[in-house]
Amino acid sequence: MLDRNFNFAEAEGRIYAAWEMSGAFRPSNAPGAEPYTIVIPPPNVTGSLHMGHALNNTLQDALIRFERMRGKSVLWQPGTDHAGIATQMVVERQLAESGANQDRRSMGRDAFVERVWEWKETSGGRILNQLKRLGASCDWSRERFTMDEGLSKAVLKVFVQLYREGLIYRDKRLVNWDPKFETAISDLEVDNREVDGHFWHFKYPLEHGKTYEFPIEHDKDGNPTKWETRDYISIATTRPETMLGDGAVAVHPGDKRYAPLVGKRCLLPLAERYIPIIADDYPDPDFGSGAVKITGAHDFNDYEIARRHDLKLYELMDTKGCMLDADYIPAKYHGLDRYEAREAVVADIKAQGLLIEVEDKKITQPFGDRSGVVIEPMLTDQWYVDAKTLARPAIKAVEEGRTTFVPENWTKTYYQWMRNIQPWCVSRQLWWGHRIPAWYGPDGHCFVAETEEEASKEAIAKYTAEGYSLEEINDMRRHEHGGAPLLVRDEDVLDTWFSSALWPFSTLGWPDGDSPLPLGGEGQGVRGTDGAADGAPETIGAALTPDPSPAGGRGETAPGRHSILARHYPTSVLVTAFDIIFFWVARMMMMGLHFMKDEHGKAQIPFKDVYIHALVLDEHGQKMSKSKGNVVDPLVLIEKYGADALRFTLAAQAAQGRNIRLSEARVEGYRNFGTKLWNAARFCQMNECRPASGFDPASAQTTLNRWIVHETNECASAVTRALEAYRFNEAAGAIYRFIWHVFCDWYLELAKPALQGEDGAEKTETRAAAAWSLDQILKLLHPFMPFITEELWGAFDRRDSALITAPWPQHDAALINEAAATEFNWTIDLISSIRSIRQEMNIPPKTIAKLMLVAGNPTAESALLSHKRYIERLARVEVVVGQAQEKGSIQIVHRDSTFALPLKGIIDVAAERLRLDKEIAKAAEEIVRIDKKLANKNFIERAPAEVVEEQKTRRADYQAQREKLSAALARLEGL
RNA sequence: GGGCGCGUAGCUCAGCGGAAGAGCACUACGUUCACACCGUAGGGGUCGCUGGUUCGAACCCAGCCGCGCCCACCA
Repeated sequence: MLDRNFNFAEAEGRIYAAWEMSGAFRPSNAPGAEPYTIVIPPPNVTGSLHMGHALNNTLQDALIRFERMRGKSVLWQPGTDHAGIATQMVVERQLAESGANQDRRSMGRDAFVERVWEWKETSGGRILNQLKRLGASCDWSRERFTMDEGLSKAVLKVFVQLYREGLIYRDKRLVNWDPKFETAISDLEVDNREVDGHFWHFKYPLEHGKTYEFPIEHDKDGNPTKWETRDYISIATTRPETMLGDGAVAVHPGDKRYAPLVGKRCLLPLAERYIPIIADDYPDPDFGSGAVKITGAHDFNDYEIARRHDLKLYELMDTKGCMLDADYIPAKYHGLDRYEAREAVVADIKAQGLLIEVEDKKITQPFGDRSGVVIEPMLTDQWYVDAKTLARPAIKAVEEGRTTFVPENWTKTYYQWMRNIQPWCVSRQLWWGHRIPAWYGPDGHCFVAETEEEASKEAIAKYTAEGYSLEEINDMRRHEHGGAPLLVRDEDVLDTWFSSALWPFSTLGWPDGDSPLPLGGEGQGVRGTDGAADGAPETIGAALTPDPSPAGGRGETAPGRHSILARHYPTSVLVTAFDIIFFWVARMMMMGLHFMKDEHGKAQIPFKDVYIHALVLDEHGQKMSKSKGNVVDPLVLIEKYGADALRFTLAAQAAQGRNIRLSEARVEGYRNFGTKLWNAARFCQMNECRPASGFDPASAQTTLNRWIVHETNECASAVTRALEAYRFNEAAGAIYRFIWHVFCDWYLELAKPALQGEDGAEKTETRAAAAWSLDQILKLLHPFMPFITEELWGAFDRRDSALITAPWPQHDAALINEAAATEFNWTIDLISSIRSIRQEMNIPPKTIAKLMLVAGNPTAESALLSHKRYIERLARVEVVVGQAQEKGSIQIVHRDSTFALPLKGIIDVAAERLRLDKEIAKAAEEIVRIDKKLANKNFIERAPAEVVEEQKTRRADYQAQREKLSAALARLEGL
């Protein structure tokens, strides 16, 4: 016998372990089973579960469980991301806190990286255990890490190939530099925020004391009316310290005010350099003074202008954002931090009388998304991916509908970004990550190869070809590098997202192939040991050569047909939040299409669908953040209400295109829902409703059972359709309503007479039908509430399989039974009407009233009689046939019949009269409304016939109702 | 400056061309043998505003008014 409540705290761990042990999380590879694949968005190894993860993984798990039950061979590929900056930060902070007086630099690169690995092994990946708490049914036997051996190999291969194809290159240009982490970052990692700032207006004196007339007043047509004589040009800046690196002052070529100055020079104060005044389209004559100082080495716009005009670039800062000891910078600023330099510059300009004014101004400033410090554009050598070229097929694949975004409007966002994509800076000046496979020779020549040996070979070949002898090459090693190797490896590592971009195929075994599939379908989770019988490495898709190797070459069939990679790539759907479309989705599209080919050599998309879900906000619609203190910890909710309740809450609110506001009250409500189901099951158990093998739902005998079979089948259909369309909220809503308001509120109540009555065919069938329906319920709810459903599934009977792998209830046409549905709805509505009127008329619940048919037809009478038990029990009445109408009756008009509850002395006749009047008025009102419609010629002519017909029927119904109500009123008056 | 989305019952939100819905909250009643984490019944909305399209608009279109978010180089 079940307890009164589900003890989720006890059950969740036990059930999860049983699932995992059973091998249910691994692909079944059953014969003929279609593969279904999701790769998890890999959480950072440093991560811990937040609400966004909880939602993301709840939805993935719902899909995975749904498809697994539908018999597909399901793979949910898990793993974690090494998260370059984040992880390096964590370990550096640990070092600082350890008090060992050690930092990354004093340790040295190898020791530090070793230390990070240690951290990863002991403390990393905690989030994966938290995902298990949520019930995520990933195939943990396949867990991967972006820096494990296989994935690192994929990274090397991709980098080298792209380099050889000219799609990765090294370039010196302006990048976003993070002075805190002392690394370059990509455009996407820059957060542009509006902050309070200042706008400083400076005078740059003209060379040789030259003067010009500058208009200071204008008439209404914009013609100057007053001039002043100036010996300077006015510029404005939000970053005064950068003036030390100015290479020019630019004005618009059409700006008449400055025309006499173009080609002349002005003095750059403090630096005491003369710089040209040039004409360029960039300055907006209407903004500020119309003249712009050009700091080519520290501003993206200025850089473009400097290049156009071949201006000298003055680099001002070191990697920490401190002023360099350069000879073009006055010595007094050397070594100052950029903000100290700013103050000094402003003070000095002011001292020279060159400060015109300081304006308060909102300015947009770039911040590093992880460091939070202001980003400095810096001129450095970095590695870039030619994203523009790679984006082309990625755009096309979406245009052709090979990959679909759900909801569809995200395609627009995707296009917008992809069509304006910039070169992707992939090098990072960090230590934790995939080190770039590039080596430099003594002459600075760059050799890119997967291994140092290969690079070395290339180097020797190159230098040999240039006429160096082997001895001389060895000399290069000995002398020019003091005995160091000939080649020096690039110090940089790759952007974390570089390896993430390969995730959908690198995790599945690319480039080496993967453990082959187990043969046959017996025994879930039995991993095959063989398959690539010849032991040749399997090369799926494109290798270095873009062409597919022609069949009949080395292998007879396309290589690797039976590998996980061949079966599970392209993946079925990617489930993620929109904030990661650019970082990740777009890049997976680019890399997947470039590297993965099918057996015909056609580029393969990484996933068929991209489901973009909402953000989880707090109950007031605020983004959750530590600083706001409004973070809701999913684990706390799981502890308190169980994983099922949290999952259901998230799924039920996951409507497309809207954010989720999470409130604890709602989680509590769905916990209650679980308890409701639990008690319904408990009731079934008490009444010995066990799954009966002999029960065929299609041939149930009693109307009640035929009705619940029909309704269950309809619910299965609704849940299935909703899940297929990623309408999680609809699926959750459908099963919720069915369980609570159909199965519990009506079916179980209606089944009580049979279940609690005498033994016999009806009781036997009802037990079986209830058990059958409950089984369907458990299955349909399983994707959302896996724990409680599995527990109940196991509580009933010996089962062939655990619920997690039980077959999904397919909609079955043989179970449709409209007649039973119609008949029962009649009864349910009658019961509802009686209840409603009883309450309205204040009939005490204990009163058992008589119920008789006053006016009706034989059908109504027979229905009344055949459903007598149900009506009597639920409406608390006694059905009486053939008794004369009594005085002081309440009358109920239901469909085409009128019933009466003779309650002389209990009811207030005046109140009853009032009630009937009100109902008559309501019917009359509806009739008027419909008449208006029907009187409209245009409606009759233009509306579809069935709509017109429907309105006529409605009118007739109201008409009949009104007549019956009037008759009832007359009877009331007459008696 | 572009782009996306949202304004429907007190709250959180479904619905998106043919009778205004759910959950929570609220009110009344209820010790009926599954469940008070419950049951029964009920109150509550000119679907942001203004126009337009349509026989018909919460739903489609346009314009406003509020509120979010994303992207963008005005020094």
